[in-house]
Amino acid sequence: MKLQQITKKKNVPSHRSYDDACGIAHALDLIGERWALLVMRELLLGPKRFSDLRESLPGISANVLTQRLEGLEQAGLLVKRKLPPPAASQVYELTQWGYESESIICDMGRWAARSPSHDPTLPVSPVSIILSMRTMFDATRTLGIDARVGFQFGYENFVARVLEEQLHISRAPVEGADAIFTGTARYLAAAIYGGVPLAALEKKGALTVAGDRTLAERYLTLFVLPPKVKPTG
Amino acid sequence: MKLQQITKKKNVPSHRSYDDACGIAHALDLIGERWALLVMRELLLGPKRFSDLRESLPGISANVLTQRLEGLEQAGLLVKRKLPPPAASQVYELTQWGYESESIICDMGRWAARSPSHDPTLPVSPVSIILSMRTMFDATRTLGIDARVGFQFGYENFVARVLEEQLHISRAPVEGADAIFTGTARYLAAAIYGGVPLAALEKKGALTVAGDRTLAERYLTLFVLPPKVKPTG
DNA sequence: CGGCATCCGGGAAGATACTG
DNA sequence: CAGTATCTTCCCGGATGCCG
Repeated sequence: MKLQQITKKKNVPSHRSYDDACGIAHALDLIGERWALLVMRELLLGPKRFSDLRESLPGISANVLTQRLEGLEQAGLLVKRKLPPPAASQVYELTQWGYESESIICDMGRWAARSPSHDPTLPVSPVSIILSMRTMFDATRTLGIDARVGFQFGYENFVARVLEEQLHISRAPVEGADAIFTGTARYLAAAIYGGVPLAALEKKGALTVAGDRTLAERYLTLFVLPPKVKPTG
Repeated sequence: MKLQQITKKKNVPSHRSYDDACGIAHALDLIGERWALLVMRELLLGPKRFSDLRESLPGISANVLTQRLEGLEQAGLLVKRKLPPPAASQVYELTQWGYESESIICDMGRWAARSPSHDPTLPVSPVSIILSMRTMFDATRTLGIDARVGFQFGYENFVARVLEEQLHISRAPVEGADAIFTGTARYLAAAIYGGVPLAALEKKGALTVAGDRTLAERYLTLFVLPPKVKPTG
């Protein structure tokens, strides 16, 4: 049997809609499909390439990632951009409106972290742990700190600025930071939220600290998870 | 209680997980499946029965609703409760933690309402329009109002209390309210957000107003949608 | 190598019918 | 009213391959 000659060249995802005027339902039409919100998460701290996204989202397959990027672009949440030569590679970048979803997405994370079934020992992406710092930061613990702390997760580098009871953290080269963590996001999470002593992680070679070690230890205490809910609600 | 023997008879949801320690990913493990968040939405203003939920969520099928209710109960977000006799019917009610998702869910709705592809003329459930009032309420427009406004959507009744630049709205009998709207949520939405004149809706028999008509007209102006994003982000 | 399209198996969602 | 059983459809996930 001959294929339908309709071949739109682009597959029409049919976008199963809720057909509901409620803004919440529309939000799900935009970002409710599997993986969509995690793609957004990975872009919240700046543009990424296709393969960077794949690496940060273990379990997503290439075709699904393609579909999500198409959907999010069509929704107006991100744009496909070509970097100027050299390195004329393609990146995906959130629009202004896309970036404005950050507070909602992070609030969701904070809310879900109270779940009894939440397992903080699973792997995390670099972006996840950095966003968690913005989310779980406790300003009351910063008394007197004025410092820059760097993070090196492979090619993904970030710098946190702690000053006047505020935290600003974003992508930046770590050179010149007062303390620098190097390793994987997962082990840094173990140090911050898992209560694993820094010395133990260093001994394992999982995480290394350069610069002001006392500052590094202190920095780890600035973040606290919200209290768990009782299993019986 | 040999739980293990149930393995073949009961459906195993398998709960396709993201296996990611990030709170955002865990949130999606909890409420990321299709329809789950809309079930939560429908329960945000109080318990509902199975068939009430079906009626409020046109398009959901009975088996999917059953699965979502099971999943949300297992997650600790709602409990299945039997009303005391008489009317010993079964209802689903959010837990404390479940109710605490309201602000996040509503923020999502406000964020998504800015979408260029949002169509406010689609049908809405009574709960949706009431939640939208909480979300889109503009306190600066209430000068001098001290009133109770009732809403009758079939068997779902609500009362809004406007006082001192605040809005409190919840399920309650409409008796004694200064103005009472009766009709469908969809037409009330057309009056509030669609700019359709109240008189036109009354003429069609889509919406009726009892009591203080001037107050009713004024009330409709208290809610404003956020500005749309430009299609090119 | 990055960015897709295509084919396929398994499983979730959708629709309908049926039961206590 | 409150679901269960069954069948179909379609999405997701994995593999392969094309093409610049």
